[in-house]
Amino acid sequence: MNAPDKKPQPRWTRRKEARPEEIIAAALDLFVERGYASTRLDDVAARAGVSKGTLYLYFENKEDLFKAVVRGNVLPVLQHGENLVETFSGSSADLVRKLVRGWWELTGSTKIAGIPKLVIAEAGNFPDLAKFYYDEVIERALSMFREVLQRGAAAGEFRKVDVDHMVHVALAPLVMLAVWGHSFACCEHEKLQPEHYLEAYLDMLLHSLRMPQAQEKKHARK
Amino acid sequence: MNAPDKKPQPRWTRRKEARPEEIIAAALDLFVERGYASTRLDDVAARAGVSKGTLYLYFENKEDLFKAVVRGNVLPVLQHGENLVETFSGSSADLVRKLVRGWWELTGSTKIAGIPKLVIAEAGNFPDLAKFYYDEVIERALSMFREVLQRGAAAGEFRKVDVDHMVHVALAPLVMLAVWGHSFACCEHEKLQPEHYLEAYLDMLLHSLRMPQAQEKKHARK
Amino acid sequence: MNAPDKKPQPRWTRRKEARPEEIIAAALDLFVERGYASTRLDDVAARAGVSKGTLYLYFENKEDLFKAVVRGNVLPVLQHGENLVETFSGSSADLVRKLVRGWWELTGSTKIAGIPKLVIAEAGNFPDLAKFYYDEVIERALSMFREVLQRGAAAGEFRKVDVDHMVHVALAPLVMLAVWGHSFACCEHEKLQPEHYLEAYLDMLLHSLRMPQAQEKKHARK
Amino acid sequence: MNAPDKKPQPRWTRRKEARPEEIIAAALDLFVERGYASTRLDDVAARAGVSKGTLYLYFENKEDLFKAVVRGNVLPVLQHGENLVETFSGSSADLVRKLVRGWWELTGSTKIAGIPKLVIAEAGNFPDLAKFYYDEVIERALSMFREVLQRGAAAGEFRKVDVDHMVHVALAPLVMLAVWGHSFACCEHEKLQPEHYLEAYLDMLLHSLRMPQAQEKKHARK
DNA sequence: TATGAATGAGGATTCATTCAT
DNA sequence: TATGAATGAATCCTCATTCAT
Repeated sequence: MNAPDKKPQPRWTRRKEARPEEIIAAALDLFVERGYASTRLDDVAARAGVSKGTLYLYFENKEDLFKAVVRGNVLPVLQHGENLVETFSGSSADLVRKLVRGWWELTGSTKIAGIPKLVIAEAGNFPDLAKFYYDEVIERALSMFREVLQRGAAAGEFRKVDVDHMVHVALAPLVMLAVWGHSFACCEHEKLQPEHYLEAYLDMLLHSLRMPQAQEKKHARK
Repeated sequence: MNAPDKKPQPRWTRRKEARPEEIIAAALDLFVERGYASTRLDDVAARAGVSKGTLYLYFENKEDLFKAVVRGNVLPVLQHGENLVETFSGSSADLVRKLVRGWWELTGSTKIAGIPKLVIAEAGNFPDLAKFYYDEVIERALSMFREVLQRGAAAGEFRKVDVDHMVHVALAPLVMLAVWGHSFACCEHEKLQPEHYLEAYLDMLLHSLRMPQAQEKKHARK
Repeated sequence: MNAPDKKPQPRWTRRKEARPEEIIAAALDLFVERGYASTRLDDVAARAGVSKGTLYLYFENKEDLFKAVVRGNVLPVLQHGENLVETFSGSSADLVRKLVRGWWELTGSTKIAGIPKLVIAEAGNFPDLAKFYYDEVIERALSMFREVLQRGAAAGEFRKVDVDHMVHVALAPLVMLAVWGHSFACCEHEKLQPEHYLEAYLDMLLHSLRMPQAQEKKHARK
Repeated sequence: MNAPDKKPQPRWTRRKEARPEEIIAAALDLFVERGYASTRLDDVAARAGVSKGTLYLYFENKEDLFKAVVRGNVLPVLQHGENLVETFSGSSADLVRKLVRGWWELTGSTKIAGIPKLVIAEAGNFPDLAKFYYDEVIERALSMFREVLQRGAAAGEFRKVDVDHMVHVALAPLVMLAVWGHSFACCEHEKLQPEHYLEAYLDMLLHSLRMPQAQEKKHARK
């Protein structure tokens, strides 16, 4: 239908394949800012620079867009961590430190950190989204951490613990840090400093895991 | 169709004093189940066994009811913990254990545990509610834990840590447990067992805090 | 349940026959202040110092109360004027002056002056009230003025005019003065001064009615 | 029941520019008929042939629509009169006659005549609308008449009067005529005949204003 | 593909009215 | 007679969704 010979040489073609990403980016902003229910598609369209009708060319409905926002911003995060775990050759404590600080830089300090709050808030209304997030994010993050714990234990660096439950406990402060930034951060009299929080977290976690008598053995650095 | 000889039975019976509590209880159920935006006042009224108009005899509007639900279910919880901290005479590790298990019994395992998720989810929409929750709940809980850490450190039982940040870290797994039960719990293949989770948590926390060389002194007096 | 023998001799019995008047007085205030639709019976009851239910002991419903307010405050006004017309023995111009000034003192400057606006505003919604007001107030007022005009013409003091239409015209400025005070009065930069307005009105009216060549003949004063 | 083969016929046809006017026209009808509070937006929409939601594309809310009705129907009226005053070259009495009859034809006899009643009725509830009407309509109308009286006095045709108050008095019968048609007109046994009313009005007004000894000078130049 | 005017179901809120006490 | 808690119909307004262009 579009005349194939129209526009002889557009200097740049309107990147129509970029549209969904632009919409998702706009929607991420607004969902994170206002929550699912309070975000109007009018505003999403306006921020994406398209008309409201255009949203429906790419997404079935609001719910579908919401899910795309979550799915689209969540998966890239994990790969990085999983690669690190697989290839890291230093001590397990260093691996933990590197994972945590990497997460903070890549995700925790960005607006993507708003997604856990979103998913938590809407888990009841969108069970399949929660399921997706659980399977694709939480499970994988837990597995990754589980592996790290086992790696440390196998090397005699970490003590033996109830790994299955400990990974939940160990991840909780990270999730809470992300959630905090989008809930109570603005209520604080003295702002929580994420870097110090993470130091305290690593301090607690590694103290807790280290073999009672052991000093952290410096492995051969990578 | 309506049985004509049915007992006319009064359209309402007067129970003025009980009403607000009944309404708040019904609203707690529904807000926890569905979230703020998805809860219809019609349903709250129906579950409370009153008419829609009756809600407005006791609450200004939906927001006011929401706040009453939070306020009414949250404050009683803390007093118990604060009393315990003040009067406990055993070791600080035991105090931590007692606090954590007490919290679980009184709150974590009840539907009141749904409130943190609610408040987190709606913090952006109701900043003053978030402020209230921060000031009246979070601050007090942090202070309580701060005191416990200092008590343990003063007694030589706990090592010195960055208390201000550590309390945040230390509370996070408890909050997450409550949140978990109202978000991802239903997605799990194998259910998280709260009791084991709490054991792992206490294990981690106390391992982390205990002086490296110290044995836990039983019944150290303050 | 209330002890029936309580209050052996009330020093004064609660004047229950005064109730309807108190309610009507309260309702007049509020209807005049806010209009019919915006007046809540809650407020009427509160101002009358009774409960909402009590209103329904004396009045069928809101409409009935409204009508009682109008009827109860409107009839006493006319009798005074009609008596004056019947018994006045001075010049017709003086009679006009006396009627107009009397009206202003007894009605125009009181809150009863709010009633014409009320009736006008609600005439469409309460046709039978409008009918009542037309029959009992407007018709009688027109007749009264008609009689004055005829009296003046019969005495050679006023010129002959289309009396039936002229009375409408002649009364309009008085009605408007009453209406003005409850509509645009509060918008004015410089307040309309009713006394001057009435002087101008009488000036116009009497100039217009006086026989072209005639000086106002001073009749025998009463 | 719905003919299955009926032409699907578009749910709406696009007429963006016409819509606001159509809605305002429908709203004028209903507001004049029933008053502000008794007019349901459902009905306005139905009469305008649009859906309820469409109203909100063009007007913020009911109040905004109400104001648009008043503003949109009232301003054009005045311009005509002001032009006439500025350009008329006949006697001032003729100018008055022309103004009054022009007003009747253009406004008084149309449904726009319902607006004064509306504004009067709702002045208390919408003070800023009353202010607008006072500033944009009443003030201008008073100024216009003031100028006419001064024009006549300057030409020796009208006697000197308290102009500021007289203009209020002089306009009152016209306003009342408009109000009458939307309040008591339907209660009358014998209908008031506007043309005769206006004759009586002009008769009274001009008799009152004319210099006692003066004949009306035909075509006196200003 | 893209638009944006139009839709209408859905829900919060109000308040006249009722009636057991 | 008097109360006031309870009712529920009525209505404004929102916003996700549709579809002719």
